[in-house]
Amino acid sequence: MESINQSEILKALAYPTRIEILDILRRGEECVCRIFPAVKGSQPNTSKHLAKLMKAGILDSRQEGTMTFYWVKDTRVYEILELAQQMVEREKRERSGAA
Amino acid sequence: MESINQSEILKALAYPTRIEILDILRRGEECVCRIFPAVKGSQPNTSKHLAKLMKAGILDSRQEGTMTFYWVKDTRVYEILELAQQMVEREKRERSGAA
DNA sequence: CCTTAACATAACCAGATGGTAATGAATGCG
DNA sequence: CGCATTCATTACCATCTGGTTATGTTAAGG
Repeated sequence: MESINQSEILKALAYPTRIEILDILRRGEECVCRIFPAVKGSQPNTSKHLAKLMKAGILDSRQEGTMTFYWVKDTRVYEILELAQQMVEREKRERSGAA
Repeated sequence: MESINQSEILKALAYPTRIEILDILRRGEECVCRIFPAVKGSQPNTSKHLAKLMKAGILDSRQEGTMTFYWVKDTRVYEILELAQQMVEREKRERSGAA
């Protein structure tokens, strides 16, 4: 019954592999058997990352036979990632330009 | 010269005390001597959080006498926090409602 | 049934993170 | 100058995090 807060969600997003996972899930649901090769990680490690994204309420999942399919429950995560990317690019411009 | 990336920015945001700091800075710059009592933290600890936000390119600072003033360099952080908050509220509704 | 496939979980470890207490450095003031 | 103020930094410690390897667990197939 422990509910989620702002920082839990951001913590879940704040890791390169998990951002990669979310990029893979942009087009829709995917099974673990296709996710972990795509992120070049081990199966157990990828499962742990998926579990973290689940606990943060970012993903949902369903079973189909022996496979588990995951998908993004709230597409606002992509807006967050987009804003973070814009901030990175702003930083880049700032470093090369003035200041 | 190490440039910042998406996950570094999100990591910097993903902690309650630092979110509090950003809330305090919504109205504009503030000195450390006013920030650390406001977040009910120690001075050294608050300085470390401020340093982390600086390294992520989220804050900027200036000296004035013995005081250091910090402010938010890129207001997109507030959009990110707002989206995260919306996700929290969505989760809450989902838990009390269906599912 | 027994095996295989797909996935989750546990056990373990190295490194990162956040806290405190102590110290250093810069500025302002009597 | 001597001292206080403001802040950053260091040293140290407990906890969290992410990785691997090993081990369940569940469903399908022969």
